[in-house]
Amino acid sequence: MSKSHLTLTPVETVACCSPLVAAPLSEETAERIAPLLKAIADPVRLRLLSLVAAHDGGEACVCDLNDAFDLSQPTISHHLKVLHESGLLDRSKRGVWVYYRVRREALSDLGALIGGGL
Amino acid sequence: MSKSHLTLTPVETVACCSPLVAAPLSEETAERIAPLLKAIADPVRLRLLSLVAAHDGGEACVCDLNDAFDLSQPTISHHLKVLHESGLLDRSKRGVWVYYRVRREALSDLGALIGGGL
DNA sequence: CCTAGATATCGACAACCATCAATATCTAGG
DNA sequence: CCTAGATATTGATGGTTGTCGATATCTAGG
Repeated sequence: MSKSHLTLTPVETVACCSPLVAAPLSEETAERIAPLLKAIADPVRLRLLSLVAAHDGGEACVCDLNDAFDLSQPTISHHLKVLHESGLLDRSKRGVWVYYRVRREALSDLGALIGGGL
Repeated sequence: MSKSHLTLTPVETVACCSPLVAAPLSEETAERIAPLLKAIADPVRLRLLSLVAAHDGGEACVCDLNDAFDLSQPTISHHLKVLHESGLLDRSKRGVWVYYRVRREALSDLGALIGGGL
């Protein structure tokens, strides 16, 4: 399933973990989860995530997203790249336009890891 | 209840928000939530949180926590301060020792914000 | 009081990061 | 092909952050 059998991606790690408060996290696990949290620990990327998720059909074109911010196009492109490479956004190109879509399972797994076992 | 009636702390913001994917986040809301996520977006702080939560009685002494890491005492103290000031850890001093306790409600609200509305 | 031990603060430094302007790379239409 | 528009990449810059050593502050016991 996964590319490697020896190392888990951040998203894979999150999917298989018990909640943060249930048992002490190993150093390796913590180091694999942190990048995922870093990815969403930015106001612009938070808004990008919620904009994409709330958009019609669950996906949004970069051109729409650019207009929603008072930031340069390269900056938005950079943030989208971070979210995509962390596994939180899927990317699909159609013609000249690029559409992003939230990987809801990854997000909900991450939420469960943080808030689970309340 | 809260110190100010005009501004919400990050923790208060999280407690009253609909999930990330449900509706577009306002700029102000995003900027209040991001610091909370930054606070947990670090491997050491993630392990601190889970160590404290999993400890007997739900609280842990700094002296125990120091021993769990290969880091200097000031560094651990710094991370604990970040977690405490962000509202994720409660702090209580008893004699010479300082005990930290996870604010579970804050954590579960944060988890719901991220993963809610799956 | 004085000392020893626990925790916090300070100052410095290197690594990282958000942002921009400039530029490159695509793709569809003409 | 050539052009126009959409998105990505690059390089530079200022600001933030994780870490440490040194030091300060507290507190209990002697």
